[in-house]
Formats: sequence, structure tokens, C-alpha cells
Amino acid sequence: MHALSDPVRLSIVAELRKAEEGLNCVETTSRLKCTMPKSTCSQHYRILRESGIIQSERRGVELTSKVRRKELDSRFPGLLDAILKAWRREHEA
Amino acid sequence: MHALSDPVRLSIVAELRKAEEGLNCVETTSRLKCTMPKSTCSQHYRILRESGIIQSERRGVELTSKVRRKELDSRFPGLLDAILKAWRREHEA
DNA sequence: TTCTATTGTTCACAATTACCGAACAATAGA
DNA sequence: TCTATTGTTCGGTAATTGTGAACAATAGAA
Repeated sequence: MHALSDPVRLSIVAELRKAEEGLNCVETTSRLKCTMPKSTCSQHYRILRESGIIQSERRGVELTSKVRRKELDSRFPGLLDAILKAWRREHEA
Repeated sequence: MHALSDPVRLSIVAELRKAEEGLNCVETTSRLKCTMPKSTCSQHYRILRESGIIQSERRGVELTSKVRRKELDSRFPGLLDAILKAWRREHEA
């Protein structure tokens, strides 16, 4: 819950869910159109990773991350969907 | 989301949902079996109130609070249920 | 190999936020 | 009025978060 309570992290998760093949830090910040230092982005990714929400894989020089949909849905059914739906309602309205 | 990310606030909401007639700060801390200063409890209630999760009503010298179920369910369907279910799974397991 | 470019992490410090005790406000009853 | 109870506000301190600089790791070019 703490990992998903930060608005920046929530928007990162929302972007990761849209991108099927995963995203790295640089792609994420450019898609979010927010100026975020890479150290801050790295911290957010670390929190998301340690909380089990995303998994990351090294591809050459970059680190590609994806949402762990299956694990999350089996452990907390409907949770991420409900949170993202609420977030979109607030964020895009 | 921020209001629901704190474990103490989440346990307060869980207790409030169980108590049909609402609870005040003192009753809440005793039910949670946690030693929490009343100033801290007051802050948590203020955050829950300002975020629209609970509503409070003065009854004599005490302040009785309830979860705003209808408003929350109509605006964010399934959100609170999913969060509380996930919380119980982590908390009582 | 060595140099350069790119991506991401770590560290230390600054800024922000949360916690808590003390004083205060409000209400009820003796 | 006096006392007891509940809750809020305020100030200082502790904890957390954001950030730039330095560093690590990988890939490709020279």
C-alpha cells in the first residue's frame, strides 16, 4: 500500500501496465512528461521492486521493468485494478 | 490513496467498518490495543476526514466517526473493499 | 585495449513530513 | 463553579523523502 500511495509511483505503474514490453527509467520519465532526476526515478523503482509490484530485467545497459500482474492478481485479486481505476478517475478527470 | 497507505489509519478504517455506530478516538485506540497519543490519533482522524473517507459527528464531549461507505462506493467502486481485503490478508495471516 | 556514451545505483545532505508531549478548547455533570 | 473527559493546536524533534555528485556497469567506436 505504501508503494502505491505515492502519485509518481502510481503513474509509473499506470504507464508500465500500458507498455506491454516494459519500460526503463528514461522512457518512463519521458512518457510521464515530468522532470524527475534519475536518482529519484531509481528510488521509486527500487520501492516498487522491493514491494513486489514490478520485476526488472537487465537488457544491455538498460533495466526494463514490468508489472507483476499474475502474482499480484493471485495474491490480491482486484486490488491493482481498483486502485488504478480510482487513480484514473482522479487524474484524468 | 495517501490516507489509506498508513497502516495505523488502515486499521482504524477496518475497526470503523466493524463498528456500526461509529467510534471515537479513545475507543479506537483501545480496540486496536496500541498505545497511541491522542494527538497522533487526532491527526490520523483529521487526514481520514479531509480525504473524505470518514465523517465525524459531535456527540456531547466525544466525536463519533463513521466510514462514508455510500459515497466511497459510488465514486470508487470496490476500492475500499479490495484494499481492506488485502490488508486483512497481510495483517491477520 | 582504450575511450566515450548511456543507464542506473549509491551516498550525503537538504527539505519535507510525521510523531509526540504540553497547553488549550469544549462539553457534561457534580 | 469545579472537575473530568474528549479532542485540537502548537512547537520541537525524529524520521522520511528528494536531489545532485560521484561511481558502477554495459555497449560500441576508435
